[in-house]
Amino acid sequence: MNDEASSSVTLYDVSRLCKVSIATVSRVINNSDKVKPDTRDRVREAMKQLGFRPNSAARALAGQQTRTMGVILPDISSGFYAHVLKGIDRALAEKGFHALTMFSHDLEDEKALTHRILDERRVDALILMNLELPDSFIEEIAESRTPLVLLDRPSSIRKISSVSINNEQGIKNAMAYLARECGYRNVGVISGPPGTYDADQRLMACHRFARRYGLCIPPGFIVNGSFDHDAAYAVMDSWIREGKKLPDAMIALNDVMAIGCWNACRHHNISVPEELGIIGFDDVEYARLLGLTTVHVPLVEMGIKAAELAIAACDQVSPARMIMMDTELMIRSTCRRREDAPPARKKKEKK
Amino acid sequence: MNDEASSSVTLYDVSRLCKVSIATVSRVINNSDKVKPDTRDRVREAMKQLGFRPNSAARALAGQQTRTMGVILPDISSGFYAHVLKGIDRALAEKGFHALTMFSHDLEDEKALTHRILDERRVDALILMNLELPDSFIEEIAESRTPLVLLDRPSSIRKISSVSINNEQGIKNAMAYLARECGYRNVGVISGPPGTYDADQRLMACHRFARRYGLCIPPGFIVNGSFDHDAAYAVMDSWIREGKKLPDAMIALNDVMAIGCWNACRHHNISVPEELGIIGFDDVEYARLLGLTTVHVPLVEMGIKAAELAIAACDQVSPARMIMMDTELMIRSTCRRREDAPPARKKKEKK
DNA sequence: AGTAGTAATGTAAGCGCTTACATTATGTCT
DNA sequence: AGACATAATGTAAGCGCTTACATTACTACT
Repeated sequence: MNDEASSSVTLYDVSRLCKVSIATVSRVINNSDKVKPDTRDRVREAMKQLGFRPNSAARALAGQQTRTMGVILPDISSGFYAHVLKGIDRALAEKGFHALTMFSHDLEDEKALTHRILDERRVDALILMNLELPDSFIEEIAESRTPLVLLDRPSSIRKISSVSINNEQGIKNAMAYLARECGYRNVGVISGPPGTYDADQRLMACHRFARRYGLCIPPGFIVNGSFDHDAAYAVMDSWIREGKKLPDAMIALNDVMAIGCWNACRHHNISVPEELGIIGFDDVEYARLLGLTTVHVPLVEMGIKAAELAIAACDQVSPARMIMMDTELMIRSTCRRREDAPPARKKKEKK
Repeated sequence: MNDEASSSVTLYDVSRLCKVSIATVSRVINNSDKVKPDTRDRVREAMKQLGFRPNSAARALAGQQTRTMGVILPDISSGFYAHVLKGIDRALAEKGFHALTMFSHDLEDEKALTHRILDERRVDALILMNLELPDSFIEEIAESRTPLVLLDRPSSIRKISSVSINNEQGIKNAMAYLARECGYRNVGVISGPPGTYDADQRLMACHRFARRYGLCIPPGFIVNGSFDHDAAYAVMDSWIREGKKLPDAMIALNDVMAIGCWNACRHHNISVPEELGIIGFDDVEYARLLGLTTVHVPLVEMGIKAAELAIAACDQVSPARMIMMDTELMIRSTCRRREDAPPARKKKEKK
């Protein structure tokens, strides 16, 4: 295998070795068209012998496709995106595609990046994951010939596919669990920054399903965090200091804030889940380690779906699709049935 | 700006618009050579007007460089790699490069990926981060014309640059802290899988500096974890169950295992740091949230360095370099000065 | 055997750039 | 003003592929 060191072996070399035209070799590379099985094998053999690999730039130039997908993520270097990226990469690799990964610092940066990538024809499709991208921008680049897939941000634009989290379903399950299985009567909510897609959706769902399941959200116990640990800690801490009567449980709209709550409780010797139940959202890596009850978001699977949509979109023919991923409630140790609770309805206690 | 929608504007279009040859336009793109400032500006203007962006495939084909770096990471989709990747991307973006990111499932997969990327001439250089890559393989691909940068795995091969963690220094500081500031007398060690570069290095350093600082590692209290939470938990759990007399502190050779230890303690109501000190290594995202005392590894900076080395390596002339990154001790709340300890030497207690 | 019809292969024209080399414009010196 | 060096620009040959179209090799008929 691989006689020639690693200098460029070209189509032409292969064609000479087995005395066919470069067109034929090209055909067997793209294992398309009809090449006589006999010649095909001969060519394959020669390619192997010479260690031939098609030059990707030449293919891109001549064939108008790069077999590369652009992936633009916001600059939050967390495990969250790593998981999505892993899913994307896995699905791409399976189809012989690659991921050109970029992290954006801010919105302007992201826009510039996007335009550049698009104009330079570096990619066959683009996967964008940024909740804050304004519609106007999305519409603008939707004009481009390059197909787009939006992650965690459904779009109303027809041409654009998207993969997002079924926040409603996630909150619904969480609320149902808190009410029915744990017998909680009232829950506090720590939300994310208003205006963020996920935060707004989850918060709305909280209201809706709290009502549906007969949970009360006491006024004053619904606050906006900023999706980060310290803000949530501060809120919880101040409530405790002020001696407010806490609700039965807190639902934090992401795990980091849930842990912020929890840490504040720990600091004040409020025991979880005995005195206060805590439930998060996302199921980040360490949620399992800590035993945080939370709503699992299938990040890897979202990545896979996004990549599949992106690949499909390259055909131009397949219509855009909007996919919504269901979440899964991860019952761990930060919520527990209250002794004074009325008997659970329907489902039995799990685990 | 940007008259033509987004269909391909080529060099030729620009050249026609301002009545120069394509060579001249090419020259201003590469802002090299001497172009009369006057024409340069005219061409720039025309490019802007037409919304011209050079086609990356064509440039790669004609110019033999892709301005893309390959980045291959093992499949551990953790925040760890996300941070490194962020650093890489940041440094690349600054120089107008891109990252082609790939996750490998296993060793064979990684080898195949590497070869493919190299042969297809998709990248100008390759950044590899995988502790388990055998030397033979590294040597093999070192033959390739594509420069290589190894992350977290120093190489003895001359042509190859590397960026790695100064494990020695990290452990040294940790040990010094445990001995001098905390006054611990004996510490247990939970190591990683033997044979892994980082695990071996850190373990050796533990022995060396325990001795140097007069710490005792009691026999039986040095075990191999597998760098994961559950194994560390199990070890700690069994020690406690068996009623063994625990050392003053445990040093876990990464944070996940430190948390495993900690969780086992929590489960058995052993208070940290009062009854047992715990120190980790890595400073993963949640170490700060939890208050774990640990050794900070500058992941983003490692990524930046790696990217810089990779870019430098493209010049062919600049020699390979080996960089070692110093760590920083993050004193948080899982270690504390023992009451019965002898007075601290040298440094005063921090914070 | 001759001929149409199809399967297999070959020919050659790009894809949009870079760049060595050729050519022309500009300035400098006697 | 003419000769020459130098700066600025133009010309054209690729880079290694894909692919429409042309050509040739088969097969199966009458």
